[in-house]
Amino acid sequence: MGETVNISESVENYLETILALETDNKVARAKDIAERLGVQKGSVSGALRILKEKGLINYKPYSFITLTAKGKKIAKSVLRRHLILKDFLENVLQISDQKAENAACRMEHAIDEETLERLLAFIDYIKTCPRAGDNWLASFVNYYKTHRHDPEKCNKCINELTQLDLSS
Amino acid sequence: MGETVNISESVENYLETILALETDNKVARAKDIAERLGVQKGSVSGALRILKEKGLINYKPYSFITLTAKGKKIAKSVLRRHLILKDFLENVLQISDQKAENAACRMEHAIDEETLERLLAFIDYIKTCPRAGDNWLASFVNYYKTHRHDPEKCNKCINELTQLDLSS
DNA sequence: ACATTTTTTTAGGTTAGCCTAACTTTGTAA
DNA sequence: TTACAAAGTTAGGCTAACCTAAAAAAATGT
Repeated sequence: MGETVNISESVENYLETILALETDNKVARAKDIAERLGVQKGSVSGALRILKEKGLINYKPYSFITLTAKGKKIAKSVLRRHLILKDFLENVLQISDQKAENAACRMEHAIDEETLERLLAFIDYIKTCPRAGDNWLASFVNYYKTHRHDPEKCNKCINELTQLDLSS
Repeated sequence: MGETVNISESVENYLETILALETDNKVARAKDIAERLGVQKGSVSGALRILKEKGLINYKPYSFITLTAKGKKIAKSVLRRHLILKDFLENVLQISDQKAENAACRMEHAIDEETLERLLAFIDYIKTCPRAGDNWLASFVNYYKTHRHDPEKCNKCINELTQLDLSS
């Protein structure tokens, strides 16, 4: 079995940040990592030593930083969790962009694989099923904004629906 | 402003556990806390001292433990987050009981107030709107199990729906 | 080429949260 | 009541993650 590396939240954040910097700036520098993570540069040096020990980054002191294959795999997994969560928060729960971003940052470390995949399926389902799409979401938005709901209207609707074969 | 106490994940877990023990056993004992949290009893002693310093529990060495009003308020908030998340995982995403329980344990520390309330509204909406209820969920279950979906059927359905006033 | 600025590292310190092992207190049963 | 078991505390240690300040290396402008 591929030796698991014991990834802390902190390590996940470093890897995610390095991946983002590689993408944005071609190369990751300690200073930029410190800036994005909101930690001191001294802390970054320590963290880089550990990431290197864990085989997650290529790194020699005073040189630039790149992810190893192993590191990139983890970084991408974290990023994927982030993006899926953000998608759900923004496009299903209708949380604002910035708040969804922040919430995704916190939750990405706590969500497990199975939940994530199920969430992804859920989002896809809503997006590809017209019945659960725009119209349906607009109705949800009205619901949480007004805290009111008229089941009568739903019933009128559902009665029509039961005439059809809805198992899709 | 009511002085905020800086609540770590660990502290949240202690409070949540103490509340559960109060509920289950009338009273919380250090041994049971250790057992439920999977830590050593020595660790519990240290944690209890800190919880007391923070004004979250009533506690004298060698005596039983109760939550203060402040502690109970936080414990209940954590429990509420747990229950709402579990409800969503189990009844919307259809994750199994045990896995939903574990996932909720991890995520309850990461979710923010706004997201939680929105999630609650979402669950309520699904539960109280027949159109988004059982039938709809069954269709989602089929979707994630088969990874297939027939938008044609949806379209047939949505065409009927647009004849009605669906804003509910 | 050299001085200055920027970046990075090093060294030493703090805190939270856990551990173990040894000791103390409490409760119970003979 | 005394002696033992169970529960709780204390003391000392460890690690992860952060901090600051100062030293070292690299990059830059003239």
